[in-house]
Amino acid sequence: MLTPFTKRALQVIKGIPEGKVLTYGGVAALAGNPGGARQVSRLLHSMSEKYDLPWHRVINAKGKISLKPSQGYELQRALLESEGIGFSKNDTVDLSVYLWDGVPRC
DNA sequence: CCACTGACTACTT
DNA sequence: CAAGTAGCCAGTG
Repeated sequence: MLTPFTKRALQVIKGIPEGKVLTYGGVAALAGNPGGARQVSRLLHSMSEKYDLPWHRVINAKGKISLKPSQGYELQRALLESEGIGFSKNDTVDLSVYLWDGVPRC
């Protein structure tokens, strides 16, 4: 049985629109557990396929991909770019532009 | 149930 | 700015 936090985190991640990204802490906070950023990483790592999560839309607080090359880094970056998300020359995503507030307009 | 692990974050040096 | 340390919580065995 998963905790309420986990289930909510799944919904949050699945609710991220294309062209937007969220940080681990952001997902955790929206799930009602600020500080549970690490759990989010576990969710993506262990349950992304089972729960059909857009794991590539979740990055670290610095707007960078936490994965290392040959670990999925290139894949995630390619997926993000295909959704219209641009990377800075530092290989970082512009969070001030692409960070999703978790508040769908309307 | 206990211990280990982890795609993190923030603070400190 | 880079590296190290501590705090954080939950899934898996």
